[in-house]
Formats: sequence, C-alpha cells, structure tokens
Amino acid sequence: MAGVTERAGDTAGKAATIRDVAACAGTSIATVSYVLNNKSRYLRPELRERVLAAAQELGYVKNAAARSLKGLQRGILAVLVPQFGNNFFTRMCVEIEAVAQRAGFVVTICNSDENPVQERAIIERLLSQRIDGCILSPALSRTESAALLERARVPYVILERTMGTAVPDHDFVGHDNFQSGYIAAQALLDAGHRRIAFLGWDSPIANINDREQGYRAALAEAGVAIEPGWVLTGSLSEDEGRRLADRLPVGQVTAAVLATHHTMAKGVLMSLQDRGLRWPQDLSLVLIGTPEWVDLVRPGLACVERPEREMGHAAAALLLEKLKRPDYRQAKLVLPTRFIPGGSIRPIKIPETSGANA
Amino acid sequence: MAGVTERAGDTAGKAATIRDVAACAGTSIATVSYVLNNKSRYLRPELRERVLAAAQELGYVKNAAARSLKGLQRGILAVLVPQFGNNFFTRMCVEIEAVAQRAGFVVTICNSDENPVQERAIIERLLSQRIDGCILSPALSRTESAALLERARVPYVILERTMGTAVPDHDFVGHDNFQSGYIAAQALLDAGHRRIAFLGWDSPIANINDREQGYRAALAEAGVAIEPGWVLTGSLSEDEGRRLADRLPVGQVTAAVLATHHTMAKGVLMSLQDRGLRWPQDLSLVLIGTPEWVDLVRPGLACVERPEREMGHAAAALLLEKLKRPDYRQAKLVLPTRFIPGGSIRPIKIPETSGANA
DNA sequence: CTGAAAGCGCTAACAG
DNA sequence: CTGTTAGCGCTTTCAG
Repeated sequence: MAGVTERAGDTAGKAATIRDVAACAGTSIATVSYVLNNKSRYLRPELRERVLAAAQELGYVKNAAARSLKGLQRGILAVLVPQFGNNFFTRMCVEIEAVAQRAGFVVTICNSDENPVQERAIIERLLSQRIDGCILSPALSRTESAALLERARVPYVILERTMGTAVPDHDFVGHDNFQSGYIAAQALLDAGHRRIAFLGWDSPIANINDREQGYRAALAEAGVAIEPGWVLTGSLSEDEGRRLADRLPVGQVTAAVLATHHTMAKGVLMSLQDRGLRWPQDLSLVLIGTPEWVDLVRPGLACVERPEREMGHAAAALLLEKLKRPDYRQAKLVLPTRFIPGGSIRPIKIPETSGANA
Repeated sequence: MAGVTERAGDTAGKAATIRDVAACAGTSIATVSYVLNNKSRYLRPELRERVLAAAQELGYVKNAAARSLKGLQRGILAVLVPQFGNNFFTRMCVEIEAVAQRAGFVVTICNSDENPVQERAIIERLLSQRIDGCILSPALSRTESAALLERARVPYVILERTMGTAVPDHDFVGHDNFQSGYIAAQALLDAGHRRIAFLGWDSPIANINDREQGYRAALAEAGVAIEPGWVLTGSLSEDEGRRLADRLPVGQVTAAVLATHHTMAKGVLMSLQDRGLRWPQDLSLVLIGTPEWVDLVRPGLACVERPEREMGHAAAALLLEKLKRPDYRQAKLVLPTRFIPGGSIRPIKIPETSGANA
C-alpha cells in the first residue's frame, strides 16, 4: 500500500503561484484570484490585462489541490471497473471520459481486477485524493466499497452491477440482464431450437444469474424443459470455454448454446474450428455481448447488444447532476438490450409442436 | 473548459480532519500526524493506540491534496493516450495501472482522441491537479504537450510515439516500427510473394512512416521494385479499409498486403468475405498488431506482435524511477517486435529468382 | 474599485 | 516524549 515516496522531486513545486503573479503584475493576490476566476467584481480593465499578461508570462496554472482545501470542487471524477481489459467496460469508460471532459473534469480510471481487496485499497486511495464523485462497478458485486463512499459522503453511481437491496436507495445505471438472457434464448427458440445450453461463468454477480433466469423463463414459456447438463459454468477464460465446448450437444439437430461472455464464446468457436465442426450446421450460437469480431467471423454471429455508450453517458450525466444537486436521486436506470441477428443461428423446420401448450 | 461548478456539494467536505482525530484522542494534531505517518518519533505506545483507534472510529482518511500543499507527492500519475478505444493502448494502460497501483499511486487516464486541441486542454487540467508524473503518447506526435510538461517540471515519459529530435533528450519507451514493417514484408517475401501492397493510414506520426521504410527496405533487399499504387493510405476506419481493399491486387499470384492497423485490416477482410474472395488463396495478408480476433479468423492471420505489456511496464517503471531520482535519464527504450506465423500467408513455389541479386 | 488577512488540512521545525 | 506554531496556495470576507 505504501510506496509513494515522501519528498516530491526537486523538480516539482517550483510552479508559479498566485503570489508570483501578483508580484509580477504589481497588485495583490486577491485581485489576481478575482481576475483568474472571472468573479463578478469590477476591476480596472487595465489591471485585469496586466494580471492576465503576468499569468501568461509565468506560465501560471492554478493549483486545484489548494483550491479544494477551501471546500471547492477538485475537478476529479473516478471510475472503478472490475475488468479494464474488457471492451465492454472500455467502451463505457470512453464515453464517461468524454462527458466528464466536457464538464471540465479529469477522470481517474482504476481497475480492481475482480479483486475486492484491491478494490478496497483503491477506494481508500481515491478517498484520500478527495475525488468529487465516483462511478463504481463493484468487483464481485460486493457492497463494502459503496459503504465506504457513502460514509465519506462522496456522490457515486453504481454501474452495471447492482447491489440489490443490500445498499438501499443507491443510484444505479445498468442494462436488463434478464431481458438479454430472455431474448437470446427466444431467438434460438424461434428458429426452432430445443436443446439449448446456457454457458455462464463462475461469479457471484447477479448479472449472470439474471441472464440465466431470462433463459429459463424463455424456455419455460416455450414449454421446453431444461435438462441436466444444459447449464454450464466455469472460470472466465478462453481455455475454459474450449473445455466446456466438449460438453455441448454438438451435432444434434436443434442443438444450440447461449454464451454469456465473449471470452467463453471465443473458446467455444475455436474449439469447434479445431474439431472441424461448423456453425450453425453443427451448433447454433448466440452471444450476449458485442466484441470487435462479431461481424468478422463467418457466417456471422447472432448476439445481444448492450447499450454501452448510453450506459456510460447516463452514468456520467447522472453523477454530474448529483454533484450539482446533492439531494438528487433518480430511479434506477435499466436500459434495454437489443438482439442482433446473425448467421450463427440455424433455422429449423419447426416440428409441429409450434404454438403448442394451448 | 469551464463547467466545474464552484461549490462542492454540501455532502462533501465533512470528512474528519486530523484535528478531529486529535480531539477525539485527546492529544495534539502533531502527534496524530506523526502516528499516521509512522514517522520516527518515539511516542508512548498507549498514545499511539489511542490515536489509531480514534482515526479508525472517525473513519479518518488523510487528505492528499492538503499534503501536496507542503510540497509532498500527491500520489497521482497521469496517462494520456490518443486512442483509448484501441486495445493496443488499453493493454498498455492495464499494465501501467498495475505497476502504479503497486507503488501506491492512482492513475488518471485521459483520451486525446488524436485531437491536439483536446490534448492541450487535458494537459492543462492535469497540471492544475499537480500530478506527480505523466506518461504521454502524443496525438499526431505533436510536441507542445511535452513542452508544457517540461515547463511545469513534471516528470514524464513519452510512450510509443517518438518526438524525434524536436524535444531533445526526452525519455522514451516504444517499439521498433521499422522492424515491424521489415519483418512483416520479409515474411511475405520469404513465402515467395512479390506484389506486396502496403496499407497505411493518414497520419503525421512517424510510426507509420517507419513501418513503410521497413517495408521498403525489405523489398529493396529482395530486389523487388515497388510499383505505383502499392502504397495505399486513407483515413483510419473500417469503411476506408473496405474501400481500399478494392485497389489491392487480389487474385494475382504473389499478391499480398501488409496492413498497419487492425481497423484497416478488418475492413479488408470483410471486403474479401463480402466479395466471396478467400485468403490466402486470393490474397495473402500480414497485420502489424494483435487484435483479439487474430486467432479466431480462419485460416488464421499472420501478424507482428508488439510488446504492449512490456512497454506499459517499462514506461511506468521508468516514470517511478524518475520520481525517485529527478535527474535520472535513460537511453530511449525501443523494444523489439515478434512475427507470429499464420494461415493468411500463402506459400508460393519460388520462381527461381530466389537468392538472387548476387 | 482594491488590498489585507483569516483560514482550509496538513507537515515539520521548534520549544517545552 | 509531546504540544505549539508557521506556513503550503488559494478563496473570500472585511476594511479601506
């Protein structure tokens, strides 16, 4: 945890201060402060000019840290995600950064790597930096970090991973995981598939479970009973995806799989290729997520798109709103997902059981 | 640039201060400071305990901003990249973050989006935050930002995009672009290809030019004259890659292309697929870069791997070193790249011109 | 219209 | 061994 050396390098700390500017412009620091902050106070234009010139000449940059001591905003927002290398999160970060940038904030992005211990250390460090606000996507959906922020009274919004009722009344932006599981399964059912496996990953986060519930609901509605061995999980890795691919009902008509993470899906696809199997002939497939390669693999990949951009935008906008109005609360924002058709679903002649259970 | 509202929300600013802790522990603020910083000063263990307990109870977190006023480090490092959405940069960021984290720093990641104006605004904001150091990958290889950092005496290291001699004597970590162009072309030449196009992108950065020089050198050595129309460039986008694909010498024996950015390569591959063309039968291909999908497209993709992890690690380590020893300088670090074979290069019977030009 | 001065939270002499 | 105190750079009353 330690490591930050005590002394700043000799190089730092020589930045021009407001006092230098005042001296250089032959006025007082108060005046400089007023000029530099465009405060409503009438000053001789000539003086104003002189101050500006002096600041320019000295390369003066105001010290946000000092400013914050007086209880003003620091201009730093933090984003803490559990999988920084995952495009899904990256896309949200890009959007958050853009919004924050426009509002004059700088964004500190941290990666907990799904590790609650690391997450805690990071939160503590952020708190010590007196960040103005935080967007948090908790590792493993733990609630401790939120509690820490709550206690420090730092405005925050939870992104993507709900904490349910464990932390009452928190602001949340996410997408509809139940729906994504549901429409993915639905797409396979509509095409006539009946043996549909669900490929999850070992994680205590509710999202995966919600997707599974959506999947279960869709199958139940279609009158399809889920058989043992259809719901598969494993650690989150390409290799695990490859291994689990062996357990899929490959080659059987109406066989399909619903993958819930692109890393797992990639493993499955590579396994199929290695074994000389083809999709959708030997196995139909739908993925929840839109990695860069969805439109590159042939014959295409049906998938469920989550509104990453919108989520990032909404989370950032919400946080900014909360900074303006500390008492602002908004109902949880759960954005819809969208099914994108693709060649990985094999249309099957429906065996006369369609429109059944009536 | 403005936008940061003046007043911090009422919610903030109520954090416990060192004074609160002192009061609660029934001692002086000096003692608290010493205890909390593990300074070498002998204190009655009992007192020490009381202070720690009080801090714990009040949820005290020390204010890094206030600390920095005294000329100490703030604990913030900044990373400024030009393409935050690009995996190449993301991978480096992940590594930088990990290294910084271990050293007790928090990392602010910013995205200039290849826009020098935005970059300047960001640098100014970072300066005003009094960051302890910065890793910079300049948009379009401009040098202004480095000059700004230089002037503010903020230790920095330039990553990936060299500024050449424009800024003398700066610390740099990058990879060998000439080499990557060279070995990519070499791989195609070795396989017997002779009509080798170079697909770049419009950018003033030296990297692309260096890759082109490597390509040119390899062809020259092999006695292959570059014909007009072989060197193609365009804006950096998938669509542009698609468009330029039409100009490639598809279908001719010994036809190949060297792509310098995965986005362009993706466009090319998609164009081939749309037109019912296949690789490497109709066109051989090598890519500089390793997007997630290199091992997913079939029959594989030959590519040049850049040492992203090592670069990130080296840059972060170097910056930390510079923070410790302000006068520390290291020779520019240019890491080697590595060719990774793949099914996208069609081996051709070499037409007896091999080992020529002797 | 402008300047002096009181702190914001913290560190580090300097006195006890 | 421990407490008092002078600032770090800045904002903002309050007096000129």
